Amino acid sequence: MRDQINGILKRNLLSVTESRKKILELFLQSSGALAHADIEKKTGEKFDRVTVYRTLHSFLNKGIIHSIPSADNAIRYALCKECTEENHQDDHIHFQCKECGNTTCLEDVHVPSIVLPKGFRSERIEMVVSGTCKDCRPGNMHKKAPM
Amino acid sequence: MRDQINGILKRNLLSVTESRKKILELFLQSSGALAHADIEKKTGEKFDRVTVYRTLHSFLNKGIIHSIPSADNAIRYALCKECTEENHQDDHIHFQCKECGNTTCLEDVHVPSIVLPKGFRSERIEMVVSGTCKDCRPGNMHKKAPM
DNA sequence: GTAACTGCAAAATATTTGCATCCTT
DNA sequence: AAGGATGCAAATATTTTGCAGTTAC
Repeated sequence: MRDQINGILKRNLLSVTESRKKILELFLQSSGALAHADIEKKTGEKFDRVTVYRTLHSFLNKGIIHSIPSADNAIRYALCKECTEENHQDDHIHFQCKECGNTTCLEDVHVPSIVLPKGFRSERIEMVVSGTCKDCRPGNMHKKAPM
Repeated sequence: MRDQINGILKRNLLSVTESRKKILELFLQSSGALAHADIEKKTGEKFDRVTVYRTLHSFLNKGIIHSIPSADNAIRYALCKECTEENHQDDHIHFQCKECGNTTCLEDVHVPSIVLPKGFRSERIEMVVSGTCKDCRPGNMHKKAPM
């Protein structure tokens, strides 16, 4: 894990600092996407709020994480598996559970191709499905709190 | 138009006030979705900022408009064609143009059905495509500014 | 007339910027 | 040593809340 974190940072020409290591670790450990507020909580407010903003921005610029749009004014971020600075390849679906609040990347479900009206050119597609996730399905005994 | 606006408000048990009429008129005239800031600009700041927030909230509650998620922290709203208070039927794709900034509902392009992993139950799907719209396509001479 | 809506003030929250200091390389 | 990153203070922006006055019905 330590090596993986250092690797990601160095590969992206970011200096290896406490806040970056810790926040990147959070993303690696987390099963789902994280909003700014989540990160503040999970670091125990160890870092200045501004540092968290700046860290997220630089991760976003480098393509280490991607943002997941939402209609609730709480943008969430998740690790990019195959993104680079030039090319965001987030061709997967995001799932937002209304029960536990978790947002996860469904890496295996690919965004279907669609036919746009004449004249439109598509560059990027975001698909966010909301509903109930497998851990919150009624009758599921493995229910667990959001991480 | 006047009749249509009154009709929508009365049907939804909202009293017919200046701000509601004006903001609803904006949506009816607008080719695309509107963010809070757009509405303030287009009304010439005629109404208090708080009134705009409250008007948007009540329209949203009544199902008169729906929100369009985005990754840029600027939630946009668009008229619902077939939504009711209980059932938001926004089964269409939203298109966000990177050139003119307009966000439009592609009413004719329906969200394709997808197969989720076992255990997931889908309630609502949001699909936002970004790229270049037909009016901003290179070589298109009918280019026009965002409304 | 009454309930609902608006505008103003202010609080609460979220985000950005400048700068001096500290840390990584 | 030099450049970049951090923390603090403060500016700016966004959203919510309370309340008194106004408007719709």
